Amino acid sequence: MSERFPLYLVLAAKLERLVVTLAPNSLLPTEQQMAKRYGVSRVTVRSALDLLERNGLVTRLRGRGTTVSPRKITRHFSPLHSFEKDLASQGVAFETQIMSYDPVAAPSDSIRERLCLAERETVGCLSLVRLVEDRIVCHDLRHYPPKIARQLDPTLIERRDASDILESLAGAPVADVDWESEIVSASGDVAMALQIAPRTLVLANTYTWRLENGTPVEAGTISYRNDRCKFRYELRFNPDLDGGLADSGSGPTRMPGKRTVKRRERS
Amino acid sequence: MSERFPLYLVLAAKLERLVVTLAPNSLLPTEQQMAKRYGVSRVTVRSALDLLERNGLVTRLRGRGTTVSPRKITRHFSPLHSFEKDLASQGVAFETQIMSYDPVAAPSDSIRERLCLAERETVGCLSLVRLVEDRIVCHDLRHYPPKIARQLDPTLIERRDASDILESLAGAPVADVDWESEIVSASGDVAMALQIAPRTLVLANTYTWRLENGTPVEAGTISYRNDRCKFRYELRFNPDLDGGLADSGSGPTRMPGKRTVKRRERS
DNA sequence: TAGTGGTCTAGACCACAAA
DNA sequence: TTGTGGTCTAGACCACTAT
Repeated sequence: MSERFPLYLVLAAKLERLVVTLAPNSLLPTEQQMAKRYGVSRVTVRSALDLLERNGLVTRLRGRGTTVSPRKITRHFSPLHSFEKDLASQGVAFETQIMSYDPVAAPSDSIRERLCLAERETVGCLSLVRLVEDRIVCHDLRHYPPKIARQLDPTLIERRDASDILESLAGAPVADVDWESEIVSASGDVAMALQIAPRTLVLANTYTWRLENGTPVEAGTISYRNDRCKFRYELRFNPDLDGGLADSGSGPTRMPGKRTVKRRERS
Repeated sequence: MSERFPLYLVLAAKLERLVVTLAPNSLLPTEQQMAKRYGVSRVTVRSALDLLERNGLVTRLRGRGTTVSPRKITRHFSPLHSFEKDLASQGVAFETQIMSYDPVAAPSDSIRERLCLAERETVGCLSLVRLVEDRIVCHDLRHYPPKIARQLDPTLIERRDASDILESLAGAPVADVDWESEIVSASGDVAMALQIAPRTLVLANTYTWRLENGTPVEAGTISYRNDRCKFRYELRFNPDLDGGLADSGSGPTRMPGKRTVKRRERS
């Protein structure tokens, strides 16, 4: 039965059973030792560990070894909270590290549009990472319109809630948030900030904050490591309000009546 | 500059530039040919193609070769629509294939609780996949309380919107949806249904549908392939309503003042 | 300096799709 | 039957961590 499975999957299952019994940050045997112990090549061991690493079960570091990862943190996106308030409400300690701040950066077209800026205007560009138990979990790339950018002291953000600082600078409460979430391939910059390989999939949240009068005061993207974070979107809704699920209309797009099972795409 | 990058990443970038210029379903050179053409081993070619495959750019099939993938479909989760209505509104054709239906299955504890069932009651258990352009994009595992399970004709679901069928069986409109989204490792069953390797990360939506009087009429989990689907959650909200972003309180959890950059976790 | 994981190689066998 | 991608091996060199 289990003979039909590739070695690296069988090994991954064995290693997972081992890993879940160990304390976080425990050091696992070296890849060489595993290869010898399980009677497979080191490449096969690595294939198995790759899977566990992508799933956030183990952390590998060249020169040190492979360790059992701490549990993933959970990021609750609804009701919508800032990162700071979400983790604080769970009692999870975190740290913020500013990577760079450029008060007069040239904005991308997307940022310029979202901040409603003129052709030549610059933005404040803040790059930071959040760490839980000394492990990077997400990267923020935040952009501010010129008026706010000039006043901003980026080091404050390492110690205070970013939205609070923004509100004191803007002199009015943040009244509205546009917000959009997508799983994408990490760009080179984001991958470097998150210390993951380029093209790793991350969860990217793109947002714009506005004051009550509609003035945008911040726009940015927050990228989360899938191997260190879980995500929750909880919605409870009444379909009568927007006609979401109820009423059928003419039904879904009809398909030609192919009822036979298609060719398999994969073994 | 680019000499510092591993070969497989450089190659992945080259292949991506090639792939994006080709029509969907174009056949790429074989791994052997690429290895020869780019002067690397086949293992290195495979490392690069693994990345592109996980990102949904190429599809590989043993015996056939490597082809350029069609574009990802986009699943809009807010405002909340059924799969059928979401894709129909985008003009994207899809097909539904029932994999199995057991009208008297034993429910898991989670399902029994969500459907408010007694200890010994059974459920209707429906397993299906959705295909776009003959490619599986998601898998539904749906559970119905006994009264509805007895009446349900699963083959209808291949041709009609599932929520419409449910409403006609229940005799009342679906009035409320509990809904939760999470990125998880695919279990063996789900991986097999989606034709992906076990432990591949998928987006799993867990939901419960209820009538106006609170009676649950369906509970289940829908798992989406990350390499074939993009996802959108769009929210626009007023923080005054739930105190989400506004008002600071006592601030976030304070961290001990470590200001130095931590040891790198990865090169 | 010793030992780790990260990368890369050449070669092999297999299951599967297509002709 | 041919050729594909999927898996696996043994061996090598390198960059990095820890000592």
